[in-house]
Amino acid sequence: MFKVQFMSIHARPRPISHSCTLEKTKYLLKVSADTRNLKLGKVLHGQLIKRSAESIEDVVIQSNSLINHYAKCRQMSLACQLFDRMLERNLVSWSSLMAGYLHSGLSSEVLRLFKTMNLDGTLQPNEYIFTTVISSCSDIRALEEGKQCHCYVLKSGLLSYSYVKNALLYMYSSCSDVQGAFEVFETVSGSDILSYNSMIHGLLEHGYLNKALEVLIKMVSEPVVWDNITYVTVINLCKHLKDLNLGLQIHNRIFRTGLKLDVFICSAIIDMYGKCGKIFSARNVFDGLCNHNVVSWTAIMDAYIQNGCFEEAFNLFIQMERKGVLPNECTYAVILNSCAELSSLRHGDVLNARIKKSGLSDYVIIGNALINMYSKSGDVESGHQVFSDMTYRDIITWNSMISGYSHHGLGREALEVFQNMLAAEEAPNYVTFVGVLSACGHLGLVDKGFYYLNQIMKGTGVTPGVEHYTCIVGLLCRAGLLKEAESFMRSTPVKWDVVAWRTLLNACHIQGNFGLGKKVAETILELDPDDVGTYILLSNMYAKARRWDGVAKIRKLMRGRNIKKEPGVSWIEIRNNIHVFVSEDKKHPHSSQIHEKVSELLSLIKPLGYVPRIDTVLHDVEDEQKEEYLSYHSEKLAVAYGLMIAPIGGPIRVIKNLRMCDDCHCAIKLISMVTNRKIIIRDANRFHCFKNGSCSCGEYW
DNA sequence: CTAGGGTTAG
Repeated sequence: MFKVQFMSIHARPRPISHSCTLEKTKYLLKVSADTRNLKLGKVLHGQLIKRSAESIEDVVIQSNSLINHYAKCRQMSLACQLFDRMLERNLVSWSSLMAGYLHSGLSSEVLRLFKTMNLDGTLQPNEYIFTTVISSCSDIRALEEGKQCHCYVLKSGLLSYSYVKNALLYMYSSCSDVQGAFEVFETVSGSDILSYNSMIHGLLEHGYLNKALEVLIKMVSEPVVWDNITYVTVINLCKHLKDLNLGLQIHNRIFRTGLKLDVFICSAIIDMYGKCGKIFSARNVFDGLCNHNVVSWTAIMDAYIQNGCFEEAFNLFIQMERKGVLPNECTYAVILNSCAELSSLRHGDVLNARIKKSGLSDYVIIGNALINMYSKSGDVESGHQVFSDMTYRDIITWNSMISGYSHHGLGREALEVFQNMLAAEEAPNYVTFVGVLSACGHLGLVDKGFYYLNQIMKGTGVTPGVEHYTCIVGLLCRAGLLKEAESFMRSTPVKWDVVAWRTLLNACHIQGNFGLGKKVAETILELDPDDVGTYILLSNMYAKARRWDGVAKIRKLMRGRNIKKEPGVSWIEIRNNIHVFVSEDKKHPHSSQIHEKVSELLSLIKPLGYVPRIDTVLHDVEDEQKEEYLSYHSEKLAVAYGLMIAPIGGPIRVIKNLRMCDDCHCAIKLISMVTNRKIIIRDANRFHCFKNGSCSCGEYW
């Protein structure tokens, strides 16, 4: 009440009555510091100058109060001036100034001050000084200096202060020294809730999920009271573990303890439910929160996107803007992801323009999201443009560019980016090598692939996993070395999955190795007796070998297990609309014209050598009808529609949910030639860029 | 008169 009265009466600088004692001034300076009220502090400062202090000690305390005030108000030059003019300083003078620098983002200045103070030698650092200095080390990731502080702390016996212990723990964890953090955590007695929060958060951040879970279990057995931050951290752990059960238990615990949900906790819960596939639970939490901020909006959008509801995410984006909440860099990254999933180049371009206008382009996550969006929308060149323009890059940037090029079959470009990455001294990781090895596959560079696997990967300390070995299988297959691929699989001690075996099976199909294919298919069906892809490939293989009895057998098997081929769906974005085509469906308003267009295109390419692959049609119908079924494949419909109404001359971009079939691949190659158009198709596996009668995949996919 | 931990992206 006193504060309010004072501020309303003395809003502008003027002498304060003598009844305002020194004690009161000191108290008010603390208030002005804590409320960041620069003006009030300046008034008090003026007051103090006019008054002579009783003792040297009083002068020091007054100056400290002022330094603290200016430091809290981020007026570091004023704070520093006062500090420099002091004839005598105590530990509070130093620590107030240091804390100011730390919070103003000038941590290196804190370390410099600490050195100066130690050189002087008259003052021994106390727990306050260490807490601030160690926090500064965390801030600028100065592990070496942090370790030195640790030694110093051990000598001075100040580790018993929880502030110091937790600062050290946090320092090790932010400097990625999880071992060091764990040592502090376990060897120093007395863990409070902050120790647990920092420890779990640190382990989580560096991917030690099981270790984090262990600490959580230990924390549950201790009589510590959880706070809001504990809940945020633990919910995050559930998200990373994808452990919905644990998440539900934590959510329950919040209800039981009657904790007030803040926007931090809600955002974390929304995110956790979203990543665990519980979109309705996520929505409930979102709706129950009254003070939404940009983070909670972004979390709910992402939850929808994670669950394939892209349109709802776009709607939420519009709603958020209507409420006057400005999107930030994460919001754009999330929405760009949605564009990437849909291959919505047009929406992505519009967003990019808005990002440029709002000045968010320099965020690494924005650049990364744009590279991803452009690559997945079939415009890897624009992705590379973004990449080139980026001032700061991280591991995700490099990986996105490498795998972007790789998916487009541009192996040479992918490897070039990888070389530049090494030259830029960015350490490659697990994901990097998946892109690199698949690039070798596209180029058919068998020796180079093995060189990367055996030499470069070992050199960088990345342990190869099944994804890398699968790339090697693909590489051998592509080079026609099926036997070698098979023996590689049988001799490499790794848990091969269906994806790996299907790579080999697909090669058997493409290269007509019926015997091996049958064997491989058996292996896959032992792993997963319902693998649709295998049945389809197997049936296609029988058809290719003209073994109609085999085709019939497979169909019977599929019927018996009630396995249905997922319908092929393709879509194309024209202007602002997305047009969806499902194989054999005639629901599109222009259905008959589109079918006419397909027939027209097919009759144009037949003289050029197109022969309908009726042998691959699974239906029990006459040949003529089989040909008709082929012409109703969703990608043919989408391409035809694109040629009918998309802007003349530009590329046609189509997205398909499954892999392209042989027949469509063959037909669209020739269509690209007769229409003189670039046709880019993103299928479940990769991109096919058709131009002048050939495809970027080099006839192998 | 001085000190610590959290949410949305890949």
